[in-house]
Amino acid sequence: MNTQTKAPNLADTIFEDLRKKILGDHWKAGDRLPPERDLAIEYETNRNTLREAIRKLEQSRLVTVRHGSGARIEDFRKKAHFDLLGPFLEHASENQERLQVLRDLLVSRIQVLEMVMQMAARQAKPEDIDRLRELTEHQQILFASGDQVRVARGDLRWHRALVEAAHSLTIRWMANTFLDVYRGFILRFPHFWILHPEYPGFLGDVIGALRERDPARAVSTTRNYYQMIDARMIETLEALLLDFGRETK
Amino acid sequence: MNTQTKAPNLADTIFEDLRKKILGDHWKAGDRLPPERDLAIEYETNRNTLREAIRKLEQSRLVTVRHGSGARIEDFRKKAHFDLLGPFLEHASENQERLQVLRDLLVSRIQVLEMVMQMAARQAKPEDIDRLRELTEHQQILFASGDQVRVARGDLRWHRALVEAAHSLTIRWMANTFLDVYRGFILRFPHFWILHPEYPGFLGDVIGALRERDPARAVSTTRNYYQMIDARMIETLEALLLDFGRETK
DNA sequence: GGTGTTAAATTGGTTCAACCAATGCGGTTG
DNA sequence: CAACCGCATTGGTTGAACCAATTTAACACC
Repeated sequence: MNTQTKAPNLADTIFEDLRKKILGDHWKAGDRLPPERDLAIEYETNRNTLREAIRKLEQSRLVTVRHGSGARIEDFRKKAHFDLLGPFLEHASENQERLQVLRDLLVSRIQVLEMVMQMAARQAKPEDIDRLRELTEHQQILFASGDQVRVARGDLRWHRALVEAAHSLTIRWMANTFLDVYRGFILRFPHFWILHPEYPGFLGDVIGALRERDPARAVSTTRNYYQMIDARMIETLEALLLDFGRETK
Repeated sequence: MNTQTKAPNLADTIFEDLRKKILGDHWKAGDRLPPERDLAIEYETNRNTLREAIRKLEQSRLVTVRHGSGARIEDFRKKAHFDLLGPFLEHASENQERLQVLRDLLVSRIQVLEMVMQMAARQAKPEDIDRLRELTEHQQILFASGDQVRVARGDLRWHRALVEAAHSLTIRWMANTFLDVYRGFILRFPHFWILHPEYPGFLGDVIGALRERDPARAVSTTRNYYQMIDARMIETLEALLLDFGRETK
């Protein structure tokens, strides 16, 4: 297994640090970023390297650069795109807001999952079903062993396979954003993943619905299961985040 | 009206040109991008400026850069995120694929719209409703005048207001991607916008459902209207794109 | 002939220094 | 007070040099 984690270069490091500051409300929307020359000194580098970082910020719609005037912080709460979700959840300064975003995210996740399920039920080829069944059996065995971390990682693979089965570029691109957030979450907090007793049965039901090309059943099964999971997830997160907030204040 | 279209700099221009080539399958996934030094010569500029463009490509997940080895084209059909939708629709080399993506996109649009509607019905404040009613009246008047272009632009504003009314950061970020594509489309082909006789009535019904905080009705009204619109849209696009494809081959 | 080693070439990463060009500020002038 | 002008600030572009990771090719060895 070759997990090639690319060594980050200076520009990337600076980009991530600036992004962290912006998402953490270190600056207000409309504030000016310090001049390139000053930032270069602050990060102990040169203007060219620093500018590469700024270009990335610009591409993420976190700043708007104007010749002669400078770079201004954008109101990412209004202007940003979905890709910022992961970084925002990581760097948000207020747990209250983080929790609200997580609530919304879980609702959206169900919607997107339903979309994927529906498409997969219509488009999946036999080999997609086989692949999913193989992963499902693997998950069921892992589940029985109780190894939460490995089940969580397997669940990620299962979802990737499901997205593939939908055979839709649009859906894959939409799902990629979710899967990235999901992946970051699982790699960071694998023990958060909820080992619900109905998980193995749920996977089996879904596979059944997909094999019979029954979109309605695939969708309703998914909705029911995830509404249950999400309720519990929110409960856990609420306790954790609000406690954490209280401690640090 | 201050529409400040920022003068694009060299790095942006190069970025867009390279992105166009990648999305247009000028290179295959896995191919190597020419070396920075060569590209700099090709674009008649220097390495530093060119590297800014490459950073943006990297941020869009279109290439992966490795020290000593070079930049490789990623398989954007698998790896990209939703934001690439607009650029891809613009630069895709195959109309068949473009049409398929548009079909999927319209399905997704309905799903996301339903999500927004549901949230707006639950979260909208009186001033949001007022704003929407004001825009609705404006649209109904414009519609009566038959000015397709202005109705299309107004529809964009209406949707923005709707997204605001949902008061959800997650939803806004998700919608922003769609609105960007929608905006690009409307600004480019305003005459494509479908002046359906039921449009004014639809807007009125939605406002009614929102005022009564009736998510179910808001959602079903939306679904019905857009399924109708989308069917016609696909019909038009099919004729246009396939004809166009035939002509150019 | 195949194989492991090593040196050279290739290619991205970083730095420096200078100058161009748009913007903004403040003072001057009418 | 308003319009104008010039200077200071700030991003945009350029060219050259050197560092560092990777790849390639040559070579020695078995």
